[in-house]
Amino acid sequence: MGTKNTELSCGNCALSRICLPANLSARETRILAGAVERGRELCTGARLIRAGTRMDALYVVRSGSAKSCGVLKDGEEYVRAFNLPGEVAGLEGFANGHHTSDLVALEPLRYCRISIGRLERMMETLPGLRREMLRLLGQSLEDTQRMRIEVSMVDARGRLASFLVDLSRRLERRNLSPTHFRLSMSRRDIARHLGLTLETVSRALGAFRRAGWVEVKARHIKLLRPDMLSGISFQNGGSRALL
Amino acid sequence: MGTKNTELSCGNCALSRICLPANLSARETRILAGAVERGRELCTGARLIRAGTRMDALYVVRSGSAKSCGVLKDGEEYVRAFNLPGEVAGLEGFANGHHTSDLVALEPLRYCRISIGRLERMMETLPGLRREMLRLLGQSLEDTQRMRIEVSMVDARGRLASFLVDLSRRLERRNLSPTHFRLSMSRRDIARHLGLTLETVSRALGAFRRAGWVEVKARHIKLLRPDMLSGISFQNGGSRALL
DNA sequence: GGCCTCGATTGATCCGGCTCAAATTCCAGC
DNA sequence: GCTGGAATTTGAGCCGGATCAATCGAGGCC
Repeated sequence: MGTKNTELSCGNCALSRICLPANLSARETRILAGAVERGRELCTGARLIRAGTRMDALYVVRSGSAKSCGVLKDGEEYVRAFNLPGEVAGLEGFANGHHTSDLVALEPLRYCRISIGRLERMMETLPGLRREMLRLLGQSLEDTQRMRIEVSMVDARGRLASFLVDLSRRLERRNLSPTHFRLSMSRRDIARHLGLTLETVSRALGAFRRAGWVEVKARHIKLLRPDMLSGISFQNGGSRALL
Repeated sequence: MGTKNTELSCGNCALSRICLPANLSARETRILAGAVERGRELCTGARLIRAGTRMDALYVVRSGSAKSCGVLKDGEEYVRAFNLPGEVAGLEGFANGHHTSDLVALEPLRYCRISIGRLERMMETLPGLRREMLRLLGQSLEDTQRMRIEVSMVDARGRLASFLVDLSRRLERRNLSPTHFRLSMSRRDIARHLGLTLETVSRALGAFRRAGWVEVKARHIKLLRPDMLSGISFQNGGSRALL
């Protein structure tokens, strides 16, 4: 075997356990992989998706991270989600075939692209892919609904704790340290995502630091007491958590 | 033609322009109709879906209305959505095959039921149905994401205005009066849905009344200045609206 | 290394919506 | 129509997070 086939394909991609092919058979993964185009590396701040444009493809983060965001009429920015490697972005475009948010690289970003046309054609013959697309959309819907409840019922610290715990878990699934990581997004982005101001995020983080639950050095975070954070978070232990 | 075929089927249902078959061909609608079971009438407070149970069907409201809701660990209730005739409930169950919220009748309710197994089998051969399911999930996701932004960026009045304007539009699509209607949900339900307290909802409604924008008599609402409500709402005119 | 700019922290004050409490209205059942 | 209980409205006071403002720190560039 020469050097020819060391190219990344879904089958031998390190993310395959996390990414779209996670629940597909080897055969379906192979077929899907044939429709996946790998994009060149984008630099920080680049826009991979632009709100208002036709949704002609699904994008998956391959390395780096991104935020799905936009701007209100009055100029205020909002952040719908952060995307880590293996996460699919832009699903809400299925609503009417147009994107409603930008997708912006938070650090140098590599990505995969799957044309919607080819995806729909593959769904005709691949039942596993059909099921996976429904699962993916259902999961996004569930996550967003849960988040909506959280924003309206949980206080600033609880929301920041949830955010850190959720991020920690997602990093862990990617074989990165769940307790020692670097935030690729600014305090401002975190605030916009959680429905807070950056000052409040900073203060909450300060409170966690003073409590000895985290170590904070700029964007470098060390979780010293993830159990305590879980305890006040929504997704997990806290008294306001979903049953 | 005897009385035999006056039975409701999707093809001759008054809701067909709004409901799942809205974008299906006549042929696909006919096939889908064959898989639709019509449930008997449920009375107010009945639970059509129970959180934690297996998702074995999709439910569509045929008449009446429902709320999708649940209870947090500490006993607080939350309300994810209200469902009007023609609206599909329980889509988030696609995430892992289990429901995560209850669906409770707000008034006497009739509904249709479509088994997930049959739906998946039909999706194999009906491309329009495949596309429609993706559209439906995408739309739910978009709506929920928008709502999440709204809860975190818009004040109480703005949120209540959005709620009224949205309800008004949904009623209008059903050929009901967009300006004169009865709320099937309590102030408490509205509050839980908008992330407010019932007192705040009541006060905001009072403010609209004093401003001459609405007439309120218990649950009967008359919108006198829907334009003004739109003006401060999120979905539409307000300065904080999405572009 | 040193400067410069942007991001983050910290402080002081203010306000919208929550909480607790009471009065009022609505509606179901006689 | 009357009545009891629940839903709604209204009021008073408080508090968490927003706002405004100043300082501090970090990373990029020369």
